[in-house]
Amino acid sequence: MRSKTDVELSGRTAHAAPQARQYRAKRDLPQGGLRPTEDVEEIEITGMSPKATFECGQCFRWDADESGADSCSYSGVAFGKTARVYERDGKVLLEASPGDFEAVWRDYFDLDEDYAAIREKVGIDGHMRRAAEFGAGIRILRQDRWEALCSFIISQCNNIPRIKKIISALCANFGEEIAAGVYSFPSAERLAALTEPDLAPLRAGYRAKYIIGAARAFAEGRELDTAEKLLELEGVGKKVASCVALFGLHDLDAFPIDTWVKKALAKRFSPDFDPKIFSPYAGVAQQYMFYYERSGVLEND
DNA sequence: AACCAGGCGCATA
DNA sequence: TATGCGCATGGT
Repeated sequence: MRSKTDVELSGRTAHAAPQARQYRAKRDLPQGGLRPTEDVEEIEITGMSPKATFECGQCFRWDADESGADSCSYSGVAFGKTARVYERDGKVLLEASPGDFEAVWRDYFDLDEDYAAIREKVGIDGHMRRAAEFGAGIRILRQDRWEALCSFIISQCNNIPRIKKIISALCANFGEEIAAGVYSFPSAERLAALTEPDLAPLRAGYRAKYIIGAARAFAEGRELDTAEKLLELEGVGKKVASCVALFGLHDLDAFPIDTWVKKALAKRFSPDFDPKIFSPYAGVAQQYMFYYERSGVLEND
């Protein structure tokens, strides 16, 4: 079975194998900035599309950079670190502080998983093969458990631009400034010390109560390492719990059913279709379905 | 200007 | 088990 330990900054479960050499350090940029922390290293990563990975709805803290209309460059924050991922000369490059790759990003981007093999397994019919092909560059990010829980509580009955806006305000108000104008995701402990009115500036509506409640449960050390346990939190139902399982616990078999996936299931599969057919990668299949359905390339209705 | 968004909790049948 | 409603807010 899967490890229940948190993914945090260190030990990955060692299915590390052959394709572990998907990356290589390239260079350091010239220093001369004001701070030594402006040194960065560039690392090539393969089998990953920034657009697909950051826009398939699994995360809310990566944004396309302005520069050059379609430069396909994203900047984001995770585990208190910043990075930029972009394409150049047909390669995907990760730009981050030296040391952060091994400490954070290698694990975060799930670089040891063989997604080509997973796509093969979930391509059970024409539609799924097309969906998997369309989302081929998606990697399921190993996100922080608390961040995933809090983020998907906010996501309920909300649209993605506003979800990002609320989370951004949450970080700016209660996170730590880790770089100029860049904030970490606030810890559960920090939010646990707040009360509902403190969250008013976020404009999170009825979700504020759920955020505080979840923060307190998490900070108190309640066991929240399965979807079943997460379900006991107020404001966490099946959908949010399975999103947290998939993105925060890296349970690749969790299958969140939202409006888009519900639509896909109704329109493109037989009434008695059981997503368990995708096991143990139902969650990855779900992401392909979601990203494909939401993309707009499926004209028909 | 309605309609609805990666829902949930609760009431009712 | 299944459906319906209110909930806060604002994007499209």
